[in-house]
Amino acid sequence: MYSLSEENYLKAIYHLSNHGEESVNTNAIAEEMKTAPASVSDMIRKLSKKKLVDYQKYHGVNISKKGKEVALKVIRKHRLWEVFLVEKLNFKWDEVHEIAEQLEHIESSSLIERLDAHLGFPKFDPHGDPIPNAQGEIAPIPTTTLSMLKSGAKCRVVCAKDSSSDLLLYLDKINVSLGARLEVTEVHAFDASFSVQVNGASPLTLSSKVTENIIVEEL
Amino acid sequence: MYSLSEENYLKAIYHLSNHGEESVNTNAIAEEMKTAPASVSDMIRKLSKKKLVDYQKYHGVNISKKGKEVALKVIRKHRLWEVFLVEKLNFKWDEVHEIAEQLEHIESSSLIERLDAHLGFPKFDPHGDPIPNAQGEIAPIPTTTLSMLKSGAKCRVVCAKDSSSDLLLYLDKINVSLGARLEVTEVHAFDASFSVQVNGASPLTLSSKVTENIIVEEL
DNA sequence: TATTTTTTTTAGATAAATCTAAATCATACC
DNA sequence: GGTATGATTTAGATTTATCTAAAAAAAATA
Repeated sequence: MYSLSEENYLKAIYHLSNHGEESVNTNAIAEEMKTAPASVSDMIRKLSKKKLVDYQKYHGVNISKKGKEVALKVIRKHRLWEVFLVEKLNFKWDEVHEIAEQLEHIESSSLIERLDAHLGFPKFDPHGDPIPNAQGEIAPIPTTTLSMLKSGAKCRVVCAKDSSSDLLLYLDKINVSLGARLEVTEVHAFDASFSVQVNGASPLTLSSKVTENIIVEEL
Repeated sequence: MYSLSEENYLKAIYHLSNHGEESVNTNAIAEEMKTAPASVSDMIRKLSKKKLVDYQKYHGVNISKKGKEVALKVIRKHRLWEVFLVEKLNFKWDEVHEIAEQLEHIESSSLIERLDAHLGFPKFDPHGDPIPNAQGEIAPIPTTTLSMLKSGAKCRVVCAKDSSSDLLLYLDKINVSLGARLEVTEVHAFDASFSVQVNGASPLTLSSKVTENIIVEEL
């Protein structure tokens, strides 16, 4: 239906526009896509002709309803494949992105719906990002950070704020995986650091920089 | 490494050349690829420059060792993905070809080796065709047909001769699946038809046309 | 063997996606 | 409000994979 390039541009525009809320400029797209701005102009004219974006020369692009649907379908496929790679093929979360970039362009709706079922209809990918459903509806990303919780609170780790790989790497190192259940055992007033316990293991201390960047779901 | 088009041409040439044994002419490739003969000439010149085929103008192409390796890698991926689609996602064997045509071009050796392991290192795809190993070695296709067996013999159904979909459809209809264990209960001399029993179920009668086109492995 | 037919290749175009360099537009600053 | 700066677009090429039509070579036939 749409070319690989068109899908990638729409995905980039969707992300850069903050889920379609804001308009995006040419240079930002060029940087994201690692292409020349001239190439972006060409492609945008093409996407505009196909009603996938709203566009007026020299005034940035807005992704259209139709364009958003295409982008969300691609994102759905990307994230479901990432779950597959991690859950079924035992890849680590930091090894799957490039492969998913290829798999996200495979066209077959029955494939993706069966894959979804095979994986048990997951709601989040291995990086904690929400997976759009078949209708392209995406769960609102929770906004509670660990730092907002009080001593004694229990929660589940959802994802890193701003999908920061650095934080995920650090969490890996200290054996806190996405989905892990935490209990806040103590909040230290003088530096806002937290003592937490993971599934009853020995307690960990987390700095405020860490707790402010972990998105959690309170339980 | 190689473009989608290059991989598809190599696959076509490999198949048409009877696994690289014979040389192939332009028109045959054009028909297989559903392109104009002129396009084939262009591509062959390109493949020749890359040493993937041996080629002399007006005298057909022979796939090279290097070309055969590329083709077998693609075929390995195609067949492993077919196994995945049937075994894990519950597709039927006649629904998977088009999807596998896309998946076979995903580039990641770790992906395909992990997929292989996940599937339990299958030796045959859902159509009964052998799966090349990671080194590109392919098991010789058995040549024993059901018609060669004697009354009382036991065997396992491997595939259809000439990968004829019609026969597979017929086998589906009468509930004989690939891998099924058969026992020849009687051979009728006057028309060479066979009475066979599948896993102890009620006996079936198969015409000589059928028995001559089912490849089996005698047990 | 000469001619006809078929196969294959070349020549010249086209479409998609990209590039560089040049031109144009918007805006930010004085 | 004019000009400099930066962003954006256009113009003109390039690469890949395709096409049609015409030319050339090989094969088949008379």
